[in-house]
Amino acid sequence: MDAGDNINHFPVNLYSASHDHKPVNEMDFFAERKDIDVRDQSKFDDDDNSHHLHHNINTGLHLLTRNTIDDDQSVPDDEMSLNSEDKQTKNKLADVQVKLDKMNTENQRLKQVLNQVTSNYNSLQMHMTTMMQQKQGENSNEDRKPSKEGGGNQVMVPRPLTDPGLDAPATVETDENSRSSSEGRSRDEITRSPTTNIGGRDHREESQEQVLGCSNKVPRLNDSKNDDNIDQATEATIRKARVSVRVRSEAPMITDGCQWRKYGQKMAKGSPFPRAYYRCTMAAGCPVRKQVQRCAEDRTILITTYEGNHNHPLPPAAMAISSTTSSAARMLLSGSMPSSDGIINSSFLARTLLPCSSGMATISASAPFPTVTLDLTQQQQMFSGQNAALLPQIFGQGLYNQSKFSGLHLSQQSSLHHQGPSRAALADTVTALTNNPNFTAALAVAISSILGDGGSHQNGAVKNTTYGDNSGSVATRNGKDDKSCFRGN
DNA sequence: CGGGTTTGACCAGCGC
DNA sequence: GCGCTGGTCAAACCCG
Repeated sequence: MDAGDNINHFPVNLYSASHDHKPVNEMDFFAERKDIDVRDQSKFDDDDNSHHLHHNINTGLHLLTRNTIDDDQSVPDDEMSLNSEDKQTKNKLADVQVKLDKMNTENQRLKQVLNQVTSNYNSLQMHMTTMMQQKQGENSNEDRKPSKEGGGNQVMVPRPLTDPGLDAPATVETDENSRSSSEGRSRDEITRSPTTNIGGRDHREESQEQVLGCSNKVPRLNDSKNDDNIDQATEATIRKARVSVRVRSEAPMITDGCQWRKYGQKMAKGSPFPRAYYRCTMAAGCPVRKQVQRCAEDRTILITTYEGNHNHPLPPAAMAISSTTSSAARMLLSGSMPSSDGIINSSFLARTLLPCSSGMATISASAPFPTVTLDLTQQQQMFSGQNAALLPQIFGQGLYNQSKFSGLHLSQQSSLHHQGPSRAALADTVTALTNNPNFTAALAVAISSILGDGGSHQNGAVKNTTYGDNSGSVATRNGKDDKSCFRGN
């Protein structure tokens, strides 16, 4: 399933701007505006959104006016009442006219919002395309350079988190002698017999990785099978791309709907807190892994990094996560490349696509793997400052709702907080945005992460992990390898 | 007893 | 070549 498919079925919840914070879903919200037919989502799926909206508004007003007149016909027709009713009818018509004017005005504003978003998105795409072309140009130049070892012409991509498939051609070589890389492959290939399935890795996984083109080497661009190789490289990059989510949580791990098994823990450089390694156990051989680590600067921030694509059906809550890596990778591939400092702050992207998310996403191409980082700590603060009790509702209520509506959760609180567009404009903007699978994927992670925040009270599949941040639990370095120096209390 | 966790050890990549 | 670091393995251990 394509990432966009998952995300596009992400349920929608909008919140009323009323002060009672009564939650209303998008359907209800638009139902209030009876003139707008929101049940036909296709009307919001294309670039003619504003046109359809305009049409619906006018149609609704027409019906409203007609109904008003129909109602009037049931009134007794004596002279006095007629005059009175005429006045009432005139008043109603005047009201309708006012409403019409308001709606037309709002419609115009919606159009402007839509146009702005579309324009920004297009410009962003052009920008990314241009940069990607530059990047490809640089890569093709580098690819022609002989390898540092003097071996074959290998094009290296960042070392994958998981090993390449056993049978997959890990290296595309032009020289028979250039085998240093292949020979240097991990002992996993030697020790990982078909019967060795501890940790959920078996030949099925290897086969899957092979099918997915998960070699850690990217074929040369000037290869005769260039297109296929590019596709493989793309797939490999997609598979290796990571999505990192920063959330403020005291819970040892966020609950994301998947089942995880811890397979390792070690100290990471520069952080007093250990990094825990998990792999998905919802299906045998599922290649998805995640790393959980506390932020060195702020121990209340939990950093969860996902990598890989699930090979099995997922519960709704996990759907967003599952599709995020590939979507994130596609987002990266569609425009990311190392900048001068190696980091592209995609606040521009975020601002372009959703004003409320400004500064939330960061795309890093300098990391070993392309990584999309979503910093939700500020969003959490924002919500907690306004109405913390709403948070789980905002992000959680619709997650299991198999509404046919696609889109993303968006809190009216946030729009108010940011003095953003009205809820109508937001709703339209959201609808437009949700048609962008890349963005929705990134946001889906954010949403799912927040949903899972406070996992201590949710049904996390992984039991509480003892973290080094517990007082007195920090073990000392011992042995020749100091990587796993944390013991349970 | 089965499944998950812990943790010392091993390996690969990378920089110097 | 060596040391550092990240990622993973797998035996021992824990727990329901």
